[in-house]
Amino acid sequence: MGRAPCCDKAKVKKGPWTPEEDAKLKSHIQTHGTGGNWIALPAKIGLKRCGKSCRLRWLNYLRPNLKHGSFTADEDNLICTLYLTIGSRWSVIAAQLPGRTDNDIKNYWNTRLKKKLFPKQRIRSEPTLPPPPQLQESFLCCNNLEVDFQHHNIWENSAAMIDLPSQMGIYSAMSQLHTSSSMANAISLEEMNNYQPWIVLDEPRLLPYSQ
DNA sequence: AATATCACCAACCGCACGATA
DNA sequence: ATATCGTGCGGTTGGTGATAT
Repeated sequence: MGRAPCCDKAKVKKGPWTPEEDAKLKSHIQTHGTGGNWIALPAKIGLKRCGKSCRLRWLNYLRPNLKHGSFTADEDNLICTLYLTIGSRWSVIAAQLPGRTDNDIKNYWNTRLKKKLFPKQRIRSEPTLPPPPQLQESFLCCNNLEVDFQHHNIWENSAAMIDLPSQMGIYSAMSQLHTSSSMANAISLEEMNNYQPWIVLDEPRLLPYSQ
Protein backbone atom coordinates (compact mmCIF):
# COMPACT_ATOMS: atom_id res chain seq x y z
CA MET A 1 0.00 0.00 0.00
CA GLY A 2 1.50 3.29 -1.06
CA ARG A 3 1.10 6.52 0.79
CA ALA A 4 -1.91 8.72 0.22
CA PRO A 5 -1.52 11.43 -2.42
CA CYS A 6 -0.90 14.94 -1.08
CA CYS A 7 -3.94 16.33 -2.90
CA ASP A 8 -6.86 15.32 -5.08
CA LYS A 9 -5.29 15.12 -8.53
CA ALA A 10 -8.67 15.50 -10.21
CA LYS A 11 -9.38 18.81 -8.54
CA VAL A 12 -6.04 20.60 -8.90
CA LYS A 13 -4.88 22.51 -11.92
CA LYS A 14 -1.72 21.37 -13.66
CA GLY A 15 0.54 22.89 -16.24
CA PRO A 16 2.01 26.36 -16.68
CA TRP A 17 1.24 29.06 -14.14
CA THR A 18 -0.65 32.17 -15.18
CA PRO A 19 0.50 35.67 -14.16
CA GLU A 20 -2.59 35.89 -11.94
CA GLU A 21 -1.67 32.73 -10.07
CA ASP A 22 1.90 33.94 -9.70
CA ALA A 23 0.70 37.26 -8.32
CA LYS A 24 -1.59 35.58 -5.78
CA LEU A 25 1.10 33.26 -4.53
CA LYS A 26 3.84 35.85 -4.44
CA SER A 27 1.72 38.44 -2.71
CA HIS A 28 0.55 36.02 -0.04
CA ILE A 29 3.98 34.65 0.76
CA GLN A 30 5.60 38.06 0.85
CA THR A 31 2.95 39.24 3.28
CA HIS A 32 2.28 36.19 5.41
CA GLY A 33 5.03 33.70 4.63
CA THR A 34 4.25 30.12 3.78
CA GLY A 35 2.70 29.48 7.17
CA GLY A 36 4.82 26.38 7.44
CA ASN A 37 2.28 24.36 5.51
CA TRP A 38 2.47 24.23 1.75
CA ILE A 39 -0.35 21.70 1.52
CA ALA A 40 -2.86 24.05 3.14
CA LEU A 41 -1.62 27.19 1.40
CA PRO A 42 -3.34 26.95 -2.01
CA ALA A 43 -6.81 26.54 -0.47
CA LYS A 44 -6.11 29.45 1.86
CA ILE A 45 -5.44 31.84 -1.03
CA GLY A 46 -7.93 30.39 -3.50
CA LEU A 47 -5.53 28.63 -5.82
CA LYS A 48 -6.58 25.36 -7.44
CA ARG A 49 -3.04 24.05 -7.24
CA CYS A 50 -1.28 21.29 -5.38
CA GLY A 51 0.77 22.52 -2.43
CA LYS A 52 3.84 20.94 -3.87
CA SER A 53 3.31 22.81 -7.10
CA CYS A 54 3.06 26.09 -5.17
CA ARG A 55 6.24 25.35 -3.30
CA LEU A 56 8.08 24.55 -6.51
CA ARG A 57 6.79 27.66 -8.24
CA TRP A 58 7.91 29.83 -5.37
CA LEU A 59 11.32 28.26 -4.93
CA ASN A 60 12.19 28.03 -8.61
CA TYR A 61 10.62 31.14 -10.05
CA LEU A 62 8.96 33.64 -7.74
CA ARG A 63 11.44 33.76 -4.87
CA PRO A 64 13.38 37.04 -4.68
CA ASN A 65 17.04 37.30 -5.74
CA LEU A 66 16.87 34.51 -8.28
CA LYS A 67 19.13 34.68 -11.32
CA HIS A 68 17.41 33.75 -14.56
CA GLY A 69 20.15 34.55 -17.05
CA SER A 70 22.76 32.32 -18.62
CA PHE A 71 25.45 30.68 -16.55
CA THR A 72 28.94 32.19 -16.35
CA ALA A 73 32.15 30.28 -16.97
CA ASP A 74 32.87 30.39 -13.25
CA GLU A 75 29.50 28.86 -12.51
CA ASP A 76 30.14 26.19 -15.16
CA ASN A 77 33.41 25.26 -13.54
CA LEU A 78 31.94 25.18 -10.07
CA ILE A 79 29.05 22.97 -11.16
CA CYS A 80 31.39 20.55 -12.91
CA THR A 81 33.76 20.40 -9.98
CA LEU A 82 31.00 19.83 -7.47
CA TYR A 83 29.34 17.23 -9.66
CA LEU A 84 32.59 15.32 -9.83
CA THR A 85 33.01 15.55 -6.10
CA ILE A 86 29.53 14.81 -4.79
CA GLY A 87 27.52 13.65 -7.77
CA SER A 88 23.99 14.73 -8.58
CA ARG A 89 23.18 16.35 -5.26
CA TRP A 90 21.67 19.37 -6.92
CA SER A 91 20.46 21.07 -3.78
CA VAL A 92 23.96 21.00 -2.32
CA ILE A 93 25.41 22.29 -5.57
CA ALA A 94 22.77 25.02 -5.74
CA ALA A 95 23.70 26.14 -2.25
CA GLN A 96 27.11 27.10 -3.60
CA LEU A 97 25.64 29.19 -6.41
CA PRO A 98 23.68 32.13 -5.00
CA GLY A 99 20.55 32.90 -6.97
CA ARG A 100 20.48 29.57 -8.76
CA THR A 101 17.99 26.83 -8.02
CA ASP A 102 18.63 23.12 -7.95
CA ASN A 103 16.17 22.73 -10.81
CA ASP A 104 18.02 25.33 -12.88
CA ILE A 105 21.34 23.66 -12.32
CA LYS A 106 19.94 20.20 -12.97
CA ASN A 107 18.43 21.37 -16.25
CA TYR A 108 21.63 23.15 -17.22
CA TRP A 109 23.67 20.07 -16.46
CA ASN A 110 21.38 17.73 -18.36
CA THR A 111 21.05 19.92 -21.43
CA ARG A 112 24.47 21.53 -21.73
CA LEU A 113 27.25 20.55 -19.39
CA LYS A 114 26.77 16.79 -19.62
CA LYS A 115 27.11 16.98 -23.38
CA LYS A 116 30.33 18.93 -23.05
CA LEU A 117 31.75 16.54 -20.52
CA PHE A 118 30.55 13.35 -22.11
CA PRO A 119 30.54 13.87 -25.84
CA LYS A 120 28.67 11.14 -27.65
CA GLN A 121 31.16 10.46 -30.37
CA ARG A 122 34.04 8.14 -29.90
CA ILE A 123 37.23 10.15 -29.41
CA ARG A 124 40.73 9.05 -30.15
CA SER A 125 43.57 10.19 -27.98
CA GLU A 126 46.43 12.28 -29.33
CA PRO A 127 48.75 10.24 -31.54
CA THR A 128 51.79 11.83 -29.85
CA LEU A 129 50.95 10.46 -26.42
CA PRO A 130 53.40 8.02 -24.88
CA PRO A 131 52.46 4.37 -25.00
CA PRO A 132 49.90 3.25 -22.42
CA PRO A 133 51.05 1.49 -19.28
CA GLN A 134 50.03 -1.97 -18.30
CA LEU A 135 46.54 -2.05 -16.88
CA GLN A 136 46.96 -2.02 -13.13
CA GLU A 137 44.50 -2.85 -10.43
CA SER A 138 45.25 0.46 -8.80
CA PHE A 139 43.41 2.25 -11.55
CA LEU A 140 39.81 2.73 -10.81
CA CYS A 141 37.47 3.17 -13.68
CA CYS A 142 34.71 5.45 -12.56
CA ASN A 143 31.49 6.71 -13.99
CA ASN A 144 31.21 3.97 -16.52
CA LEU A 145 34.60 4.82 -17.91
CA GLU A 146 35.57 2.59 -20.77
CA VAL A 147 39.16 2.70 -21.80
CA ASP A 148 40.70 0.61 -24.48
CA PHE A 149 44.25 0.47 -23.18
CA GLN A 150 45.55 -1.27 -26.24
CA HIS A 151 44.45 1.32 -28.74
CA HIS A 152 44.27 4.50 -26.66
CA ASN A 153 40.60 4.87 -27.30
CA ILE A 154 38.26 6.42 -24.83
CA TRP A 155 34.60 5.84 -25.22
CA GLU A 156 31.57 7.86 -24.43
CA ASN A 157 30.58 8.39 -20.82
CA SER A 158 34.17 8.35 -19.78
CA ALA A 159 34.79 10.45 -16.76
CA ALA A 160 37.48 10.02 -14.17
CA MET A 161 40.35 7.70 -13.61
CA ILE A 162 42.48 7.65 -10.52
CA ASP A 163 45.68 5.94 -9.52
CA LEU A 164 45.18 5.34 -5.82
CA PRO A 165 48.77 4.83 -4.64
CA SER A 166 50.13 7.87 -6.42
CA GLN A 167 47.04 9.98 -5.75
CA MET A 168 46.97 10.97 -9.37
CA GLY A 169 43.78 11.35 -11.26
CA ILE A 170 42.62 12.61 -14.57
CA TYR A 171 39.37 13.77 -15.88
CA SER A 172 38.04 14.36 -19.35
CA ALA A 173 36.14 17.57 -19.64
CA MET A 174 34.55 20.22 -21.73
CA SER A 175 34.37 18.62 -25.14
CA GLN A 176 38.09 18.06 -25.39
CA LEU A 177 39.20 14.69 -24.25
CA HIS A 178 42.93 14.89 -23.68
CA THR A 179 43.13 11.87 -21.53
CA SER A 180 44.64 8.55 -22.13
CA SER A 181 45.56 5.92 -19.64
CA SER A 182 49.19 6.90 -19.96
CA MET A 183 48.62 10.49 -18.94
CA ALA A 184 47.82 9.47 -15.43
CA ASN A 185 51.37 8.37 -15.00
CA ALA A 186 52.78 11.22 -17.02
CA ILE A 187 51.77 14.20 -14.94
CA SER A 188 51.10 15.02 -11.33
CA LEU A 189 48.03 16.58 -9.77
CA GLU A 190 49.86 19.90 -9.44
CA GLU A 191 50.76 19.88 -13.10
CA MET A 192 47.28 18.92 -14.06
CA ASN A 193 45.92 21.95 -12.28
CA ASN A 194 47.56 24.00 -15.01
CA TYR A 195 45.57 22.25 -17.70
CA GLN A 196 42.28 23.89 -18.42
CA PRO A 197 39.57 22.83 -18.63
CA TRP A 198 40.63 19.73 -16.80
CA ILE A 199 39.21 19.25 -13.39
CA VAL A 200 41.31 17.54 -10.81
CA LEU A 201 39.81 15.70 -7.91
CA ASP A 202 41.26 16.43 -4.50
CA GLU A 203 41.19 12.84 -3.49
CA PRO A 204 40.43 9.61 -5.21
CA ARG A 205 36.89 8.43 -4.88
CA LEU A 206 34.37 6.43 -6.74
CA LEU A 207 32.02 8.75 -8.51
CA PRO A 208 28.33 8.04 -8.74
CA TYR A 209 27.25 7.26 -12.23
CA SER A 210 24.26 9.29 -13.35
CA GLN A 211 22.65 8.62 -16.71
C1' DA B 1 6.55 25.75 -47.11
C1' DA B 2 5.94 21.65 -44.58
C1' DT B 3 7.63 18.35 -41.64
C1' DA B 4 10.92 16.21 -38.57
C1' DT B 5 14.21 16.57 -35.14
C1' DC B 6 16.56 18.82 -31.50
C1' DA B 7 17.23 21.77 -27.44
C1' DC B 8 15.62 23.88 -23.62
C1' DC B 9 13.26 24.32 -19.37
C1' DA B 10 9.08 24.55 -16.39
C1' DA B 11 6.59 21.48 -14.00
C1' DC B 12 5.19 16.95 -12.37
C1' DC B 13 5.95 12.51 -9.99
C1' DG B 14 7.23 9.43 -6.57
C1' DC B 15 10.35 8.28 -3.00
C1' DA B 16 12.95 9.15 1.33
C1' DC B 17 13.34 11.40 5.45
C1' DG B 18 12.33 13.90 9.66
C1' DA B 19 8.88 15.56 12.80
C1' DT B 20 5.15 14.61 15.49
C1' DA B 21 1.20 12.52 17.59
C1' DA C 1 7.49 1.75 18.49
C1' DT C 2 4.98 3.07 14.73
C1' DA C 3 1.77 5.36 11.69
C1' DT C 4 0.93 9.58 9.45
C1' DC C 5 2.00 13.83 7.40
C1' DG C 6 4.59 17.58 5.22
C1' DT C 7 8.72 18.70 2.98
C1' DG C 8 12.77 18.22 0.14
C1' DC C 9 14.97 16.02 -3.42
C1' DG C 10 16.29 13.92 -7.85
C1' DG C 11 14.54 11.86 -12.01
C1' DT C 12 11.55 12.40 -15.71
C1' DT C 13 8.09 14.28 -18.80
C1' DG C 14 5.85 17.29 -21.92
C1' DG C 15 5.25 21.73 -24.19
C1' DT C 16 7.33 25.08 -27.07
C1' DG C 17 10.45 27.36 -30.00
C1' DA C 18 14.55 26.82 -33.00
C1' DT C 19 16.89 24.51 -36.48
C1' DA C 20 17.59 21.11 -40.07
C1' DT C 21 15.96 18.46 -43.97
